[in-house]
Amino acid sequence: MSDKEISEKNAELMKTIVSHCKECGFIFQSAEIYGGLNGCWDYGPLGAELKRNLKDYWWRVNVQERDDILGMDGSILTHRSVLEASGHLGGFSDPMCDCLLSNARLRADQIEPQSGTIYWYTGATHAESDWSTEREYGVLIQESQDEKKARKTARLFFSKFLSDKQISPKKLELQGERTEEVTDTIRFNPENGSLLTEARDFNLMFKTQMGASSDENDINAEAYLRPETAQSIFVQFKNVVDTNRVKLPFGIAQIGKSFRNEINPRNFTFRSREFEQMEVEYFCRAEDGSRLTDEWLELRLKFYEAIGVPREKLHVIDIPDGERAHYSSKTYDIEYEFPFGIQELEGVAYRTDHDLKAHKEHSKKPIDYIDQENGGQKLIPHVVEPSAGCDRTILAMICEAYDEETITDEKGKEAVRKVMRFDPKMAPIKVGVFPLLKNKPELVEKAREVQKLLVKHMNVFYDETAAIGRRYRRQDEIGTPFGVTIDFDTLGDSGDELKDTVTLRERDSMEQTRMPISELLPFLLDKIH
RNA sequence: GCGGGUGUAGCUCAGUGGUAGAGCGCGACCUUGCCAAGGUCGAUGUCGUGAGUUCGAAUCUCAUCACCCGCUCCA
Repeated sequence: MSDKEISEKNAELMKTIVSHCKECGFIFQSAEIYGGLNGCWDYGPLGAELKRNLKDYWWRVNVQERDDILGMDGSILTHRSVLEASGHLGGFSDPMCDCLLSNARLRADQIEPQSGTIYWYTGATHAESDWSTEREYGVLIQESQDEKKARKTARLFFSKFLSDKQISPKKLELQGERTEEVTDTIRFNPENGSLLTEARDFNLMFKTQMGASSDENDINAEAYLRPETAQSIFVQFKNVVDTNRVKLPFGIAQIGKSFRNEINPRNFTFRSREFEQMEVEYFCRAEDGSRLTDEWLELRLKFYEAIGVPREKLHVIDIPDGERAHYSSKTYDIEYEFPFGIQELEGVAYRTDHDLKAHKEHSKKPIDYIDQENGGQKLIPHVVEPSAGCDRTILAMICEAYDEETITDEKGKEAVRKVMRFDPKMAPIKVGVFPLLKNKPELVEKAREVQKLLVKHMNVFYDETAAIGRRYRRQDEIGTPFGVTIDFDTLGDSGDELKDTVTLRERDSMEQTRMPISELLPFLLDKIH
């Protein structure tokens, strides 16, 4: 297959997965009945279970099963000063401008100052079709360049507004030409001399006003939706240390939402302006930072394996000097092979002491760690940050789980079986319980008993409609790993040997085994943990 | 942000100016003794939204929203 065919096939696969997610109730578009909200998605009943399972497992592995990591849950609304200290306010909201001709977006502060002659125009006309447009436009011509270039560029610009695209830009009459000498201007694109739009600040963060009667211009009423969860942890670092008798190295973990306004939503839930992060800030001594970063990378790779994202679909990128965030001296990206490309799931970044230092300086509060092991010396710990995208991981799990299998029955008829091969730990529903027939009250009653036995320990789905085969397939489509069928043997119709046993059907192999009801719970609990 | 494409039932789609359709799915009943069985009946649509042209618009025009693809951006 050519690259193009593979990419088309993957695009088809992605469409199918998106449809399947909607059809089964994993993921819906936000505000769909009002036409949808750009890049926002809601988790439906099954998606909510899946996400909960992922977050619970992450929390269990990274917080509850470790005695060196504590959890917290910070507020989403964030104090202005926190973001000043972290550098999110100010430093990163670079003014940008767009080239009026090519639409290229440039950082205003990175434009090389130029000198030369500006050719200004007030509009253009096309006599034959009685078309005209009026707008101010200019082209910068440097000394070595021909003034013809100014007219050519201007015609090209005005031709963008032609309704009849057949008309050649050369046929346009330029209006109101005048010239102006300038030195060191940054209002023109160095690439093509075209006028740029005014420099505009780009809103990297969602901003809101605190207080019902807030004044829009009152800086103290400003609050921001956090652009990353990490800052909540750094800001509360001292409180956690003071109240928990912790010793280096130790971590603080958090799962929560973050918001980034500048994100251009793409690829289903992969890139959204609102997203959930699962991250640990693991504090340590400076000399251990680099080693711990490597150790965390390995731990995280094991985690993905445990939730059903295989190692061979993951790629680790060691981000080179110059491409890392300014605060980091070592960063690994963990990427997954999505149908739409290899894309990042998680970053494991060694953030040094950058963040705590910044908050210490900005808040002027002593947030140092007191090192009792070294005679009460004060120090600012370094930090290693494994930061995973929760929604991205969900999407990876869904893409990985989705499978279509061609099955040939006894009559030689082919059918496609859709299966979500979730790891049983992650599956939204763990087991389906079915009476073989619904019009036999004894079967229904026994099946309800089995349901009751299991329901306090796991998510059980009871279904008595349609033929048994169809019920199995319905569960396959949503990734339920096990099915339990209550039949006449369960009731003792074939003698005591089979009494109180059920058929246990496994999703991936479709194999069926006979199991006593009394063994069902321990068997399933073992599989789903 | 730019360019291209798409939008009709829960899903996949047909319908290109004249009564809103199919397959699958869904519900009820009958039948059914372990892998999408059969029968009968049934429900489901602001044709993405708004405006315009027209005697008449799902269909043509414009705007807008959303999604997909390619660029751009992603501290």
